[in-house]
Amino acid sequence: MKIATYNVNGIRARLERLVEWLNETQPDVACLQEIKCQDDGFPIKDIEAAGYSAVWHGQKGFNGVAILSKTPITHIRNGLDGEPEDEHARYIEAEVADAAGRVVRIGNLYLPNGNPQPGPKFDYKLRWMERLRVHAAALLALEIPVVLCGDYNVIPTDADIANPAAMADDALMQPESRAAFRRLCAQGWCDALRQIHPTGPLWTFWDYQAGGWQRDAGFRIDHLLLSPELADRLVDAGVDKDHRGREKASDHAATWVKLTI
DNA sequence: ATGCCTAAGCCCCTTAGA
Repeated sequence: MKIATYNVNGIRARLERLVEWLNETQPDVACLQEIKCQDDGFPIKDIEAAGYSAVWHGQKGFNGVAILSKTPITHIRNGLDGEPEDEHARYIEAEVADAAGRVVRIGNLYLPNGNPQPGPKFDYKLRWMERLRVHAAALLALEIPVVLCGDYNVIPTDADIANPAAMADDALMQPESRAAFRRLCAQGWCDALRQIHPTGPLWTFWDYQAGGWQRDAGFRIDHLLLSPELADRLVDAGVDKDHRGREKASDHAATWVKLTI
């Protein structure tokens, strides 16, 4: 079973590339972030034509998340608890079944960027991470197979960025952001990409600006965390880097895991 | 110290991204 996470940076602007990626890489489940469309603007017809069912949680102009699945999908929830006035569409959760009929819970998140820091946007990021920590603990307590994946907007260590000095003041690699991510992982989640590729460059994002892609000056912010019930089923993980170099590509690359049935 | 690009809405400039 292959599960992928992909910040598409605008699903309407990216539709042709997205369908092409689905056809070429055939994920069983695809978690999308930054769909940047309202619920009634989600291109469900094109997604279904590509062979997927979907649940989505959108908003006008920015943010927005969706989960695509080759098999029927059950919507569980939108959003995280703890801040009712927060209207950002950044979290969606669903259940799918693997080929053996076993249920897998999928949590798909688009964590706030947090720039500039310090400031209210960074405060919001840290509050959101705390809300995520609380929900993630509840998911672990279920003792079921869970993938908690998405655009975390956290560069976990200096090994996860080509040029740490250039981003030293960025919200993505502040000590508070990293500590919150470590605290989450320490609950018992497995960082699947680093489990399979413990060392070396492993980028999932290359900035459009300053020739980031051409210089391979990227970083790793898209993560797939596995609950213990899934961690021992992890057989492979990777990044679909090739698609990042194509015309009209997102600034992120899709990141995926393969799990045994 | 700043802009570098890109997408989308408020649509030819601004906001947001990372």
